[in-house]
Amino acid sequence: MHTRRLVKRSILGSRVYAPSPTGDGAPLTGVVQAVKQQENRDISTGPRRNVYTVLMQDGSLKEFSEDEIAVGFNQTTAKGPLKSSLKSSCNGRGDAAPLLGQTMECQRGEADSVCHEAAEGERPTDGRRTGRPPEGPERERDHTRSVSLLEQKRKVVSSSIDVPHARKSEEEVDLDKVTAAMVLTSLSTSPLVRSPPVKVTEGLNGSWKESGGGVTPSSYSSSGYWSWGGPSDQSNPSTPSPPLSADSFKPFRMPSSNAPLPDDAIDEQDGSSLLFDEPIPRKRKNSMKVMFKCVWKNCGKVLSTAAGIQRHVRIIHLGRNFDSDRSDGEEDFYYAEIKLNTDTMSDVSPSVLSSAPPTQEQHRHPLAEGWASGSSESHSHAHSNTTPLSRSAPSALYLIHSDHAYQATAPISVPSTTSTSDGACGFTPSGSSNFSISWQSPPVAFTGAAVSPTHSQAHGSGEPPSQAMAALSSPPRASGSLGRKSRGEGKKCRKVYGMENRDMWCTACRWKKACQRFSD
DNA sequence: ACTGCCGGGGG
DNA sequence: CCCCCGGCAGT
Repeated sequence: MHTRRLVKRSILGSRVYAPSPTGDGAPLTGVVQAVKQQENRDISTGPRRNVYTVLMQDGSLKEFSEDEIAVGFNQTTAKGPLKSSLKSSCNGRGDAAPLLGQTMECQRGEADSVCHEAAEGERPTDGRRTGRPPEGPERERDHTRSVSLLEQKRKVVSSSIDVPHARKSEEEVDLDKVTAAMVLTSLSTSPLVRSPPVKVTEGLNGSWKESGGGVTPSSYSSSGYWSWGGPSDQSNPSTPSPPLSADSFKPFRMPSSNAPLPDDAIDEQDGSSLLFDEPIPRKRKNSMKVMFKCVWKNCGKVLSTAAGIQRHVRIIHLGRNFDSDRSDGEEDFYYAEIKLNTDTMSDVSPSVLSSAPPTQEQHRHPLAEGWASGSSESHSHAHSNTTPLSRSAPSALYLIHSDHAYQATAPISVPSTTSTSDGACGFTPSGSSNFSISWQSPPVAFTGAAVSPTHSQAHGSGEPPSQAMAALSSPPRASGSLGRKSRGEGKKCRKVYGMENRDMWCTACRWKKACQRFSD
């Protein structure tokens, strides 16, 4: 739902060029602080005129009409984010048009005049605006409020907007594309338009957010957005089995979405952030590397393109004809999109979301090496730290982002070694969410897809990932445990020495207290 | 059923 | 404090 993001981001905060007051021809740059709209109640008489309050370089505030200023663009950064965002929205299917159309629809009200430049002309009429009842009147007053107020207001409005599904004409779409691109570009360079301050100590975490995640303020938990979390997903009677077509399950993925676009598939993470004021500081798109990982059991293939992974799945796992271009969408079930934060990759403990055993390829993959270069911090972390706390800790560095809501995953750290005297490969899984990854020399904290192909194997099911994943993607378990520590996974004195050598136990163990010797 | 360990009790 | 154990909860 990029639409929502766009709604949130407006011209406010954008850098603009304004004519020099001294008339020497050198344009000044400034940042848009507010937009006023000249009253023009009769829609049919023409477009509205906007007046922008611009904070100039020298700190002064000036007002300019839309004719006087030009939106500034940052050529170097513009393409990256835009491109990636478009890519993820259309999921490689090249069906971006409708989305862009909507995009325009939504942002037009916020920043329409700025778009004129790109659109080369005035909009025919604003008749289409009628789809957004509450906004019009509201916007007509008090435009001089602070930016943050405007932002907040906008958020309220945007979350209730009923985004129309109607498609536009080809022409319009083209215009919209251009305009949307420009707006996105300008937005990407505007520092002031960050999400308003939120008190939450967000963690980012991938899982919940990221996938859905992330841990977002709980006040929204009743919105139904989280309803996907349960494996049951009662809201959707027709829970699809993997072979279902991709399109048919999308609505299921976003139960609360009022505009289930066919293409919103991938970025539900963003969707959540837009819908719910997700506090996580948004990372620049260009700092995120998107990879696609095959989640078929015993296959951890990672490819850099959706098309590639789709082909991989289709050919290798689904046994489809090699040259059959047709995709029935089934592949979608067997791969997940992974976002690697290349910014922090090097200095934070590495995380891996999907726990499939690595393939040769993964070993060789530069990114995989990045994960492997764990810090000592991740090392200590690796010691079966699976307390609820650690689950929600912001340790996820790389967000997995599945195409399917039910694949959304909670981060889980997986121990790769233990402190026992066992050999380097000595860790043996003692819990269902743990498994040995001894194949990799440096310890790695796994976060995300809790279900490994090996794991699903244990269930004796030939069916790859989906259902197991669904089971693990439930919201954080209720803290009804009254602070009870989650059960340690490591070896304890009892296990190590046995009942017969009880005198060798640490005192805590003898007293039935939390083990100190093998504490996790 | 097994196991980790919290809470609580006895000395 | 040391020591023990009932009982809960995760596996």
